[in-house]
Amino acid sequence: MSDAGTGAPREASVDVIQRELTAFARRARAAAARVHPEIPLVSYTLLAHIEEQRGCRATDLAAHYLLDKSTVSRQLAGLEKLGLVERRPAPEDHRVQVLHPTEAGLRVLATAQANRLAAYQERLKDWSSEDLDRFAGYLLRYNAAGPADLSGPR
Amino acid sequence: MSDAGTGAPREASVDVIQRELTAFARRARAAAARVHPEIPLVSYTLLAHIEEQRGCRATDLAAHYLLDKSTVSRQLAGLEKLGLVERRPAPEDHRVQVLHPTEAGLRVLATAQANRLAAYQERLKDWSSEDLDRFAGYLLRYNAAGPADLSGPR
DNA sequence: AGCTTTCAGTTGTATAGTACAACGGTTCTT
DNA sequence: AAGAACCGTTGTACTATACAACTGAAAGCT
Repeated sequence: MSDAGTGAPREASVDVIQRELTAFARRARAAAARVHPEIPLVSYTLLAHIEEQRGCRATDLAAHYLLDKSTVSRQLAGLEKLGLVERRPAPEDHRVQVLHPTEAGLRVLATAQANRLAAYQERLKDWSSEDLDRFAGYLLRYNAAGPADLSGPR
Repeated sequence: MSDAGTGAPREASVDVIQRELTAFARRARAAAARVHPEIPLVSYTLLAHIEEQRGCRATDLAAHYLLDKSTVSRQLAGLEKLGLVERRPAPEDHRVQVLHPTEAGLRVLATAQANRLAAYQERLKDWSSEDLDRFAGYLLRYNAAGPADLSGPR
């Protein structure tokens, strides 16, 4: 069964969590770049979100990922150039563009997702289903607490 | 007690883990930049490692964080310019420089660490000690699997 | 010893990702 | 209709990063 946990006091646990999440974050980019060199690859994340939402606006992406709208704008420009995303003017509001993955975008996304998942499957292959389930639960809970407040006191 | 976990099948858990870790990683940088704007701040991580190791070489840092040595070199140059790190030539081997935090470095580190920890404490304040402990354990286990292999098949 | 290989770190160059500020259109509110 | 609020783009700048070429130092082999 679960072998996670060491009976450490609260502060120590928080410290470990902080440290390990940070370590993960640092490595994530380099790793991501290796998984799918084909797609510029933060873009991948945006594309995934667009697909999930079945169409969304640039502003939504910015809000969701805490990115500046200029950043999103440029990422989208890249995705469009690659033919992975399509912008459709919204008839209702001429300011907005509704974003949709193209066919090619969906394909790329599916492949990348499969690769990613395979990599994670491999990495987690020795974990019990119970541990996986709990770990997933904790991560959800952690992230659900709201995007911004890793930031602490400004 | 723990409310993590949903009884989901393996694949779904892995998918959630993948997704949530990625979400975290994406947000981490922006958040980090807010926590301590004073220190260029990946540098912070390197500084922390130097301190922990009680002196180490640039190459060690590169290996540990999967960074190119040029990257580390520049980061260190920055830290040195800020007076946070000191390079001491190794008497045994004139190629290497042993890195040590300066007094100022230790101070900055302590402050930053305190801020970070406070931010995490706040974010995790509603978690039970047991959940914290287990979450920490899972993260350790995940990261311990080795730095490189999020990358999957090259 | 002398030559070659290997290792540590720096520097040149290029790229992604990002932010902030300024701007041009568009829509909403008085 | 005027002003405020909003959506997206573009100009500019900076951090983090990689790769490749290079210098200097140590180690290994004849």
